Amino acid sequence: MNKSDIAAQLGFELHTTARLLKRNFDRRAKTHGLTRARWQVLWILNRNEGMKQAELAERMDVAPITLTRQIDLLEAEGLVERRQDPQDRRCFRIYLTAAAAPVLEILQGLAAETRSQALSGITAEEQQQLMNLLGRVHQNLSREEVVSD
Amino acid sequence: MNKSDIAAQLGFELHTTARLLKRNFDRRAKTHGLTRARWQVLWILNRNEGMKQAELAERMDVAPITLTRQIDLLEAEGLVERRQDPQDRRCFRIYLTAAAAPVLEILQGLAAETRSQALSGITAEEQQQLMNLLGRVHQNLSREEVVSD
DNA sequence: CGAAATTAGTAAGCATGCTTACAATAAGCT
DNA sequence: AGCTTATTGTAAGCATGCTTACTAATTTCG
Repeated sequence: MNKSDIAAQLGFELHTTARLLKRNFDRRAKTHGLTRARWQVLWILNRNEGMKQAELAERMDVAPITLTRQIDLLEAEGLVERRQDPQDRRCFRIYLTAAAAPVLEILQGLAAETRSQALSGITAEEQQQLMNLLGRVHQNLSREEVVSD
Repeated sequence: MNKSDIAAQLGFELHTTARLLKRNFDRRAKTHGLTRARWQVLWILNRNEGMKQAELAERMDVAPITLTRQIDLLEAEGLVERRQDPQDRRCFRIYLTAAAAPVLEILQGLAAETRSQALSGITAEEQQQLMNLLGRVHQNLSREEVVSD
């Protein structure tokens, strides 16, 4: 396998692994009516309450509309609430409700299970390495424009 | 940030990075009417013509129905064809058509662009490391059953 | 001040993954 | 042979991401 084949494989490997991780977690969380994507929203809000939707979307590197729907669903489930920003009537600030706390507890437990399966045999140092490498790829791809070269 | 937070971050980072890679490639490929997922099918077939759908799905670690739809689309675009297996009337074997070759050319070019952006500043050795770590996580998650501990 | 540009959130429609359920065929067992 | 089980492909319906286009509110600037 030549050098550019390895790199191409890398792309597919990244995808497959991400998908399997999501699937694993979602299977566990299904009975609780939650999914990985919604969990991420709760997780971020948990340490940054009162973020604007736009900020949250930026933080997650998702399109605003993608987040809109997650918030809709989480709000319908009574886990978060939108509050009008008094300074800027265009935007909402998102807060966790009291009902979110126990759910966060449960999700953290499920996440720990998935994690322990996924990272079995991978040392803390290697995890750091992986995090570092993914972070650099993420950075490289975060530039909005498509760079043709 | 404690140890389990790092691991949780790792999960999100994996997802975000995979998503950004897909988005980057898809933006480039859009004008050609193809996407990363379909490209993967062509890529695998290119070196394993005549696979059964079930084998292909297994290889990609996707649900059979997911692949069915990709094959439907690729067949509609005239890039692959289903041929009845003479030994087993239940299954098809998938072959690339002549039209697929130039498309593969183009896609490989686009993939090279995405790759060079994504892997900028990452050495060949680090790429190997990343591949290795992802492969191990992938392995850990490939077991079908949800392991609760 | 008032027109133009920007920003926040949403809607519609497509792509790709999943789960669950089903029909047709093959294989295995008594 | 005949019944049971497994395998192959498909269908329906949901979840999450994207792009493009829109409305409402704010900011910028002549």
